[in-house]
Amino acid sequence: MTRPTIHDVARVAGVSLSTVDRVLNDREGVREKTRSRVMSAINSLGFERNIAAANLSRKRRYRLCFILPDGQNSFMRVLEEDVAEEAAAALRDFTVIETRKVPAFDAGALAELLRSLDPESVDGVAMVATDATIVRIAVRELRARGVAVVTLVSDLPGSEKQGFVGIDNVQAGRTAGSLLGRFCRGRTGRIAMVSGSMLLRDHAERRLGFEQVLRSEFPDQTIIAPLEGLDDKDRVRDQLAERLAQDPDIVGVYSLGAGNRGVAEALSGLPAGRDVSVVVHELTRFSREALLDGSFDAVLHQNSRREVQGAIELLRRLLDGEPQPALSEPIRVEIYMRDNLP
Amino acid sequence: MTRPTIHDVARVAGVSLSTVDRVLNDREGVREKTRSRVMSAINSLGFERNIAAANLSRKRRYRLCFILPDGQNSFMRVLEEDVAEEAAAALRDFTVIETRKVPAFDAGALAELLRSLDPESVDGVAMVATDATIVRIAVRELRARGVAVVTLVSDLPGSEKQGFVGIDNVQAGRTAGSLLGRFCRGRTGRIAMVSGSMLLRDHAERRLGFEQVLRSEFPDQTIIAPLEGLDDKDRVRDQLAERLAQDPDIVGVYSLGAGNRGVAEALSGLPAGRDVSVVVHELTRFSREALLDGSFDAVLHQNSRREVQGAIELLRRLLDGEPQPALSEPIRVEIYMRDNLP
DNA sequence: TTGAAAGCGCTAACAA
DNA sequence: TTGTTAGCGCTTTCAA
Repeated sequence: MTRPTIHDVARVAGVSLSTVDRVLNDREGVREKTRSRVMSAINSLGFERNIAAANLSRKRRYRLCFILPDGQNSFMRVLEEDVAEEAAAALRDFTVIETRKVPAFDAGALAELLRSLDPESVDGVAMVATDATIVRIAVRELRARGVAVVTLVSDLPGSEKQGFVGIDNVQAGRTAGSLLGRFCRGRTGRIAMVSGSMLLRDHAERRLGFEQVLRSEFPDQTIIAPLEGLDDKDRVRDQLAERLAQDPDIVGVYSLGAGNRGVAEALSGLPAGRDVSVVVHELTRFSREALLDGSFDAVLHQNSRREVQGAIELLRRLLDGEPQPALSEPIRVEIYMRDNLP
Repeated sequence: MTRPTIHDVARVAGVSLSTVDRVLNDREGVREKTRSRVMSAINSLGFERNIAAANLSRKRRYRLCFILPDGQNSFMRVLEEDVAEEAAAALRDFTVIETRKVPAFDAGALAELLRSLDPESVDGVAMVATDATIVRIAVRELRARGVAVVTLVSDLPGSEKQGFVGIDNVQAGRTAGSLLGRFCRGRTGRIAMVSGSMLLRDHAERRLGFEQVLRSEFPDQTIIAPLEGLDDKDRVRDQLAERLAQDPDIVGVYSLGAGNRGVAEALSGLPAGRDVSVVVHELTRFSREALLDGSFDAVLHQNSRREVQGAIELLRRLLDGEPQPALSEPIRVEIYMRDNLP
């Protein structure tokens, strides 16, 4: 009933504790014969090392740096809070987390920050990436200096990052299409899309998925060219309100970036009889209220808390030397409606 | 940068390690004056005890027992697998998990099993409850013997269980109503409900939530009296097929229990032009396929793996002496459609 | 009412 | 190439 320890392994193999330790940690200087003796002792006893004891002994500390975009985007501010809370919790696991902010969508600033990172004080980095070559280069240099790097929420394909923690945005767009298509069934007309900017990778991917599904599954609906609201509430409101007024056949709206307030305001100006189904992204205080009062029909969400936890987990496992760590469970595209709000 | 330890606390308070330990663990035999001296040292240093080290030292072991219903219900069989897998993982945290099965819906058998549990060999119990007074009494007795008890998936309100890990089934029903109502908009008609048995608490709650939403938000739709398929595929198929044939106005089906195969088979017999929207419960290999091929429109799901993890976490915290531990995150009613399948 | 010392399972010098 | 020994932060005898 009591688990075997390295003492047991050492006894059975007829060697000392240090030799067992060497074998366990793949250290140099063990004869092949000895190693196999130890290995068979391990197997026959079913030994599994006690990680807590190992960490206690080794006084391992993980120093992580989270890099987030600055600015008003409320999803990012929630993410920042999540990082702060998880940082407090992570302290108990000997993990120290520092948060740095860079101007949003400023690849130069991000690259510069990455370049300034000192491996003497940082073991691993989790970053919300801005998609640019200069950032890829900075990532490569950082890796060369021995720092682990993963991307968070927004990926950097083609870089030397060792992992990505976030949702599949094409899938998110497809899900939005699937929902909105069904919601608008029986009311053939036009569907409006509101994006931040098609220059953003995430937004482009969501649009792609959305159009795929709508075209193939709900061909009766017409998609109109996306409005680019630059994630700015007022711009989104003005553009969408104008479009809704011009085009009485719009029966559905998919907002795939920030600017939910603008969407809600534009809709609130509609005449009483007009019925428009709405799907947006990110569950916040605001979108939650909008679900409850019926302004929005569904909200697609990514669990930013779990994303932060995932990034921490991934970095720790990279630093522990695991070659290709993967998240135990992927981050999912969650669907919220008024009635399954958490 | 390095965390304070009990050594630091002892030094600052001018006492020995054992005294600090006594204060930390609320043990007898410390003068009030000494205790307060230690407390202020703890506070001024911001000391937080290293739980891993404490557990290592005390060689704590948690012996848990999971009680699940026996039988063919595929959700329960998945749950059983999850328990087995988490049990293997929990071993590393000094947690030994034993699984016991009792005949489904047999309150007497469950109560008897609870009564047979020996506090000498079990510290905590997680059970899928059957709702009956005899079970409540057995729970009280078990608690009196010093065993921690939580309910899993199916709750036992009014008992002395110390927690519940599962979804809110009224909320699940409401969510189904909200989805199906929207899916069927523009096709006013009748909505059929398929349940296992209205004697089951979970099913009754789901029905309640479903009807609430449909009546208040989609009053044009008529709900027909629920079919009781007893979670049996063939029964479900026959009953539903007959109903669909009789009533060409049925535009939506909500299946709130097991028997998804029966639902799919009944639907597959429908003439080509007929369009029925379908919402069911529990994501399995089968319901997944049905989403992909379009037979089902949405599947409501509870993450049984996380439920098991939650129950383990809750029990451990109860055994650690936390008075009212709560799950860090509630178990959610998840919505899956073809495009956000994990 | 307090303290000293041994030890939990593992790692990391240092010696041999 | 292998072994000895002193901790990591905390708990737990046993003595004082």
